[in-house]
Amino acid sequence: MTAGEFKNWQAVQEEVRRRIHARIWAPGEMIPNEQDLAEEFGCARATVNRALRNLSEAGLLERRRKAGTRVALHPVRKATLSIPMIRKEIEDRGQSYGYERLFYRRGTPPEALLRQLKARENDQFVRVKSVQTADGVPFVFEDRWVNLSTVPGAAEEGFAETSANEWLLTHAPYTEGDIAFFAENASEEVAGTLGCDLGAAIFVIDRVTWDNDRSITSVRQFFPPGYRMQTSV
Amino acid sequence: MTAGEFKNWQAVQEEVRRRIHARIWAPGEMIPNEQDLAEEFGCARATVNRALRNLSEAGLLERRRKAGTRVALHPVRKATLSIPMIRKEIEDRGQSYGYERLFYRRGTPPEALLRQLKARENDQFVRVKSVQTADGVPFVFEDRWVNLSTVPGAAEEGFAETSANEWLLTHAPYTEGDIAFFAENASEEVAGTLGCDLGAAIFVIDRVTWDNDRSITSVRQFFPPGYRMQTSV
DNA sequence: TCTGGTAATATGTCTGCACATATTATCAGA
DNA sequence: TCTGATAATATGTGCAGACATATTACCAGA
Repeated sequence: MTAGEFKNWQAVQEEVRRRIHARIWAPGEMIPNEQDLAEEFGCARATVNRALRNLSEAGLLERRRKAGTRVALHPVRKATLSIPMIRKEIEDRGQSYGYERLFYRRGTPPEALLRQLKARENDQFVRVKSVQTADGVPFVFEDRWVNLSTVPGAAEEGFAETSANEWLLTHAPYTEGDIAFFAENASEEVAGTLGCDLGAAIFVIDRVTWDNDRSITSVRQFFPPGYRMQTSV
Repeated sequence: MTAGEFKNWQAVQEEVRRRIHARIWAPGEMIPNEQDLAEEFGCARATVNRALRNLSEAGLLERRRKAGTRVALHPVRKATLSIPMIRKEIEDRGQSYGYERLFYRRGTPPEALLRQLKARENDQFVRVKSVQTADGVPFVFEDRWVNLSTVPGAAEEGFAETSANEWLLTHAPYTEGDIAFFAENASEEVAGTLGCDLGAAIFVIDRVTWDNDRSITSVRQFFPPGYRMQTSV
């Protein structure tokens, strides 16, 4: 079982994974160094490095220079969830997509939001509320503030026909973003727009994006009862 | 601006990122091949490869053999959210951690869950309900099924003193997992355990893990109103 | 015009080597 | 015994070259 030849990094990775899983290398334990592993596997050290680096990124190993590589004690599994473009998500399901702008007005966000956005003195904002539908059924209601000072083109766009998310994605690339998920009882506005009962449990996503230190947009999205956000690790 | 020397892959990555951001390479557009970029940047092709591969993993680029590399049209940003060990999360905040087992009994999960778990004929299960607290305040209520056939040690463990999540993490490594987030109105049991109003919007996480094709556990975690799960991209 | 084989090409990855860098262990000197 | 300089060491990364592999473009033959 030691004689096996592991010529590519995927094979090495699988073998290491197998050993961790089979408790040959237990959690918290050091594993041999790259040089030794390379010799055992009959490949170059760079190949072992590639495999171990990948496993380290996946959270299965912990590596430190000089200290060596050890099996993660608490494998912090990272679930990657993609923030989809709603239209694409709906159309991929073979449903018809609809968009309606419900509200559009310039104004100033509340104090707390301004602070969260790290907004500047003369930043101009516009508030857009909209609903996107799948086969005519409300899929998401969103309440958004767009920073016109960062994205001047947004003023002419108006988001009457196209969702702000879609327009911004291709016109205002962001460098950083914060996301939060939580649950909230449906307000009258939310219940009315989504067509659900007042007080129903609503899945909410808050998202703020920046272009370096300039805020682009802040959006709160409300999903109808029953909506599940899924992913796998 | 072309003369700059980019000697390491991070520098190359930043430069590519800058060009994408500055629309020098627009979304959907092809970028030069690795060889040309290597020459322009004055480094080896492997270095450019490392940078582009990383950006591709981050979702900013799309690469295909022979076809080349293009700027992603819909940058599917991937937020990585770590599934924390509750105790660690609470203790990191400097709060005192508490655990209480509320229910423990062998039994058979409902039909739907059995199917989701891909359970086998003679699989034995135990159901564990528990609450974990921070400074005495309920932090999460969980309702869990553990497959004793996959994790025999769980029968002796009993989870009377230690949370199942913590014990399983170090005793039953999993290879795959499904996760779902959603909102639900608090049932009587949930409201009673978490000390919130009946019908309050509760943030819920469903998680199922497998060791290859053998299911390990299925858990539903209920968080008190106001709980926010945060991440950034 | 259609079809299948072939050449061209860009990315994917391995090798062997070298040096960089972070971190630990060690040891001399106060 | 404590402290700071130094050596040792494991990972991090760069380079040049080579071959592998997927995919596209192209062209000959039916």
